[in-house]
Amino acid sequence: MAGITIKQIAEKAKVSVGTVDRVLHNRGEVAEATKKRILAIAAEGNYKTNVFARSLKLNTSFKLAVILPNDNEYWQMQNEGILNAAEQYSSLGVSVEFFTFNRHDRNSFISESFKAMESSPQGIIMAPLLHEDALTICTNLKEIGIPFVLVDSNLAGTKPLAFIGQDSQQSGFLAAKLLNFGHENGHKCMIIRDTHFDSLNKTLDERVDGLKKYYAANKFSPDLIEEVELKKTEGELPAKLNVYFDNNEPIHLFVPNSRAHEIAKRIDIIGKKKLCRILGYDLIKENIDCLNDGLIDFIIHQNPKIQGSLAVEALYKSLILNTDVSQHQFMQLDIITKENLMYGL
Amino acid sequence: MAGITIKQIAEKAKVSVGTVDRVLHNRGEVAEATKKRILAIAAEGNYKTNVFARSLKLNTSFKLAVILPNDNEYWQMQNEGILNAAEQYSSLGVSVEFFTFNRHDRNSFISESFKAMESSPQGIIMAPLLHEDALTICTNLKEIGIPFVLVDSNLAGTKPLAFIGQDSQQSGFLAAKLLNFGHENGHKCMIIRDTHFDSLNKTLDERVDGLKKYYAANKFSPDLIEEVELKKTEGELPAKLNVYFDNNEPIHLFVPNSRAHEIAKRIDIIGKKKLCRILGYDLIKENIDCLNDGLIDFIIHQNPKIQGSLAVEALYKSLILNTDVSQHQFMQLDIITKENLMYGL
DNA sequence: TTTCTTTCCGTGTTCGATAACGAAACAAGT
DNA sequence: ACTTGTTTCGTTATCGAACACGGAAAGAAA
Repeated sequence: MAGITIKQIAEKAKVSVGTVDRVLHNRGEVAEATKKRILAIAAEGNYKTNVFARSLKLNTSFKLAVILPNDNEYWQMQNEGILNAAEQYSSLGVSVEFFTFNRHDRNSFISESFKAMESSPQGIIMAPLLHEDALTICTNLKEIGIPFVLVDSNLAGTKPLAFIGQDSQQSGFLAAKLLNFGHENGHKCMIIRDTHFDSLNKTLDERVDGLKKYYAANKFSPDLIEEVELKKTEGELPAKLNVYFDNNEPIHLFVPNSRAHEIAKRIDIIGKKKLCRILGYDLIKENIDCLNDGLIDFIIHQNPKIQGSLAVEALYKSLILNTDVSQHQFMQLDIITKENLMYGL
Repeated sequence: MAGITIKQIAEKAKVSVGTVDRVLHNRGEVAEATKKRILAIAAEGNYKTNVFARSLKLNTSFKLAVILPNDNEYWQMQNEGILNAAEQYSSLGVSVEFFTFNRHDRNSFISESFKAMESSPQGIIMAPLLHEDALTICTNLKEIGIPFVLVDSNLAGTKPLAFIGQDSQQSGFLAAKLLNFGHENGHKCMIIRDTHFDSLNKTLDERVDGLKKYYAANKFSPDLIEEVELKKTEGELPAKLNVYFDNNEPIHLFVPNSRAHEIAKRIDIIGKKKLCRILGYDLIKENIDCLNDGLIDFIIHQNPKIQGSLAVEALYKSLILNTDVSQHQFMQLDIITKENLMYGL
């Protein structure tokens, strides 16, 4: 049942374990005839290398470098998810080092990436938010042979060990469905953006695209969709929005980043929540509070713990267990409401 | 960084590894003074037992017995999820054996359980659908010291290593929310049951309870809720339902088991889908098709792969890594619509 | 003092894989 | 015959933990 060991192979083939080992590792210095004999016996006995013995001997310690931003709770959760997963594997020799970059500063990303590479880790987990720079880093990684996993958004043209993230466009499509549930001919929808803060974030564009695609697919009038800029001024709402509220016209709000709570709270203050459905992203604390208070209707979420697990697991599988990993791992589009909130983490 | 080893502890404490080992395993025969000294050094050096060495020496092979039904696609997915997870750990010596029982036959459950126990596995995964019988089995398992994980539904009074499943009542609560989304004063809702087939299934009752609780919590009239029995006759709809349809009255349908597709298809045939929202459970193939065709609006789901992983992982952690596992692991209440269907598995 | 228990602790082997090191056998060149 | 090189293979120590076994030391009983 369990598979033959090297020593048993050696006995059967009447050679020493050294010879068997040389054959199994293609280290040469073995006569062709005995090599064949050994391989045959190994195959017949269903030889599998004993991970425990191997790892013990090699005294493996796997250092993973994590290159992520950490400038809001969303990314903090991602970081924690990875740390969490890594700790699970700590007894198997896995450790992580975080290289946190500022996503509004290319130099920061580049320098952190190089720091990560110089620490010569066995694997890298990276969020390629700055596409062009990430691209050069990734080709670099390919050359020096460090496997890397991309999280959150993918990078066409690179061949990561795995990509783990959401289908952003589909998430926007889903958002449109939820906002328009029960409205056969579509409903007025306002997209709230923050182009300054999110200037480089391709993911948000994809989400918005998805929403628009839903309207198109259902033959809703494109005029139903408007985009407005979130005012930075504390508590103030976009002017266009106030026009609707002043006329008591119902309207739905789509906030493609994690800051739906800001809008929701402002609307609550002026008592206009009844007029709108609000959908946002990411189950951060402020959004959770708003869900609980009924100020936000839906949050689309991806479980950062699972994402972290998958990322670490992908590297673990590849590095320690030496097995294949699937290259595209799309995270579930979690729909979170007040009612399933408590089990969403 | 990596923890101290036994040998290093021995050197520091000026004793032999044997003594250190006796201390760490509480095997006695060590003077109190040296014991304290050793423990102090171990703690200071952050000693962690090397899983590789430990497992190598103990030459552990972990056989897990799985006691589940397999009479529909839902359970099939559960079985697959567990098999899948077990295969992940196969290189660590984990193997599984399935003991499939017929959930309408107590003797089948009992005999399979005994077969499982007689195979003397290191751990057991069980769905305690037949509560009373499962209870006696579990107390039995406690006595002979085989750790067990319960999936799907819990069993009060037993102390499983872990329970992994959904909060059924909360899922009904969530269902009510989704069905009534946009209806401020609540909406007519029909609960479709199949008391013959589901006679023993406590989970379904809890789901229905949850739905009713939502109506109560929102001060909706309890008269809005009705229960009907699903006609076994092919294609026929419950009479009460037809009354509503004949009058073109809108009504929502709550199907607490995995057979929402049956109802949905019958309603589609008579062309009355526009009159109702339909919510069901479990992402089995027929339900997936109905979601895709717009015949079902929502499916509440739990990821069977994740559930399988968690179950196997709980045993793995406890048996191999020797770490603690959390006793209640509630699965997420996944809301599945046509739009996030593709990433729900 | 001798003998016998306890109490305490060290030694040595084992698990399976890995790889450095060196031994044996043989051919070829001087 | 003697050196040198090449190919092929065996020996052995090592990783860290687990545990059986035996032995030393200290005290108790004779």
